[in-house]
Amino acid sequence: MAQIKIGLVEDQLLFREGIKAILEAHPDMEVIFESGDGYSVINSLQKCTTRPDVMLVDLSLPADGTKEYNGLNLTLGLQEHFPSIKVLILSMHADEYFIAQLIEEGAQGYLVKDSDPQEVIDAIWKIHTKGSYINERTLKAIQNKLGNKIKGKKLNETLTKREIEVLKLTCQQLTAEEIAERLFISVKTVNGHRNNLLQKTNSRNVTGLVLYAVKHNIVDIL
Amino acid sequence: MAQIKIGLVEDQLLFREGIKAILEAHPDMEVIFESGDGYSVINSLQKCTTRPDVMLVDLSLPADGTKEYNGLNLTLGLQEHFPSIKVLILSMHADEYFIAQLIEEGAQGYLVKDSDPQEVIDAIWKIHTKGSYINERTLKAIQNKLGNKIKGKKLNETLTKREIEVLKLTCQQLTAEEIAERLFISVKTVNGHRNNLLQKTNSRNVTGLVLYAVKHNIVDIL
DNA sequence: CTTAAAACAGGTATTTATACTTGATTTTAG
DNA sequence: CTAAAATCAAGTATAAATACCTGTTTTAAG
Repeated sequence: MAQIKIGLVEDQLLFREGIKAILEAHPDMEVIFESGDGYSVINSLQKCTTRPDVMLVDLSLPADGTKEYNGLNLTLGLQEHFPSIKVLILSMHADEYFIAQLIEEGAQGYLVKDSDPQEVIDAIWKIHTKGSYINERTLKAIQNKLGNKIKGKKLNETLTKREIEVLKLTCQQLTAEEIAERLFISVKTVNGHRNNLLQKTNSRNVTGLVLYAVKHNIVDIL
Repeated sequence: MAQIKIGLVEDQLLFREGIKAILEAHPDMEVIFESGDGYSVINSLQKCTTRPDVMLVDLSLPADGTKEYNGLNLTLGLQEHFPSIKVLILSMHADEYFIAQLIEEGAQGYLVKDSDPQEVIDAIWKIHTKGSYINERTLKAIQNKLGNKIKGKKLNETLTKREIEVLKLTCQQLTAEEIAERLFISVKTVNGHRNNLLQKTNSRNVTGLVLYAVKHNIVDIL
């Protein structure tokens, strides 16, 4: 069989180069595409003559000012423009919410960043030959989500635009009053959104909201 | 000159293996020691016959239940037990506070994880031959800290044990009252500590505290 | 096009966090 | 070993966040 052509989308250069070194040690794998951000990927790929078979995508890609562009968005975009490219998500955490959603949105696999290098090789191989790679963790996450849907528990509801706005501003240490001014709504409304956020994220107070935002890459730390 | 013997302390296996692959591509570098946590390093090294010349240490190492053991602690321990080993810190963020403190505590260099692989190679080489590696970012951090000391602005005061305890419990979404119960002190005292935390971290509210804790690896996300 | 559901906006009462002080105890430096 | 400084503890008054509820607008499905 021919070499597997691999694309890497990962902002941490050192990490990206590291994976590249690991992959290229295998004679049947070749890294033919690299990017440090998500938003330029689709465009760049359209200009390429040869396209990757498998894309390794970091879930927590940095956002540029105007557009959110994390691994989830990129997965959607790739699915739309290049449905033949398989996507393997790499993530910092085993985030059940995102795992299930990513698979739903078209990713073919999910791995945490502290996986064994051999597991990455295996995953790429299986995705390329069998079309997908699901490990126990991923399976569990999907089952959990399905389970909750059936139970109607809605453990991981999706946040609305407004809620995300409020959450982001909250993470900038603004008070409800200040957020109200910025969004031209009443303080009471802001608190309403915050209450919904608390419920949806299963948090007790702003602390939980901030941690949620950090975990889900809704805000950038630093 | 003989090969440079390198030790790696990094919890993310994939990242560790990646760096290893990059380093071992250089004929004059050899990885002779690896660890996924901080607390076992000193012990393991004492049993080794050959010890690394340079140790690459991840700043944000996971804590085991009883003891904190991040890159800072490990640097101190290495400095004490094996003063001849040079320490190069790898960190997620360019954290000015920690950069300065780490250099103070005995680290010979500091790099962010999105550095160019060549910079890591250079840094290791310079640390081994010249004894230290300071890039612009690190220098700036040190200057800032010194500058602030002179100005008396105390931008980055060190937190006390009690304050860190309160901060950690705060990050677990406990209210001041609950923290008071756990620590067997008054709610008023807890709030006192929180106020000191707000000042020392230049935060406006708990949001700032949580973000500070995340940035400084005082709490683990996930 | 209508209708149900979701999202948004706003309100009141209560709980919790923050600002600002003060005194006791423990550390640190000379 | 003492003096100064840092830390810990606690108090009052005020500002902000949270719990719970209601009506309006926007979206999506039939």
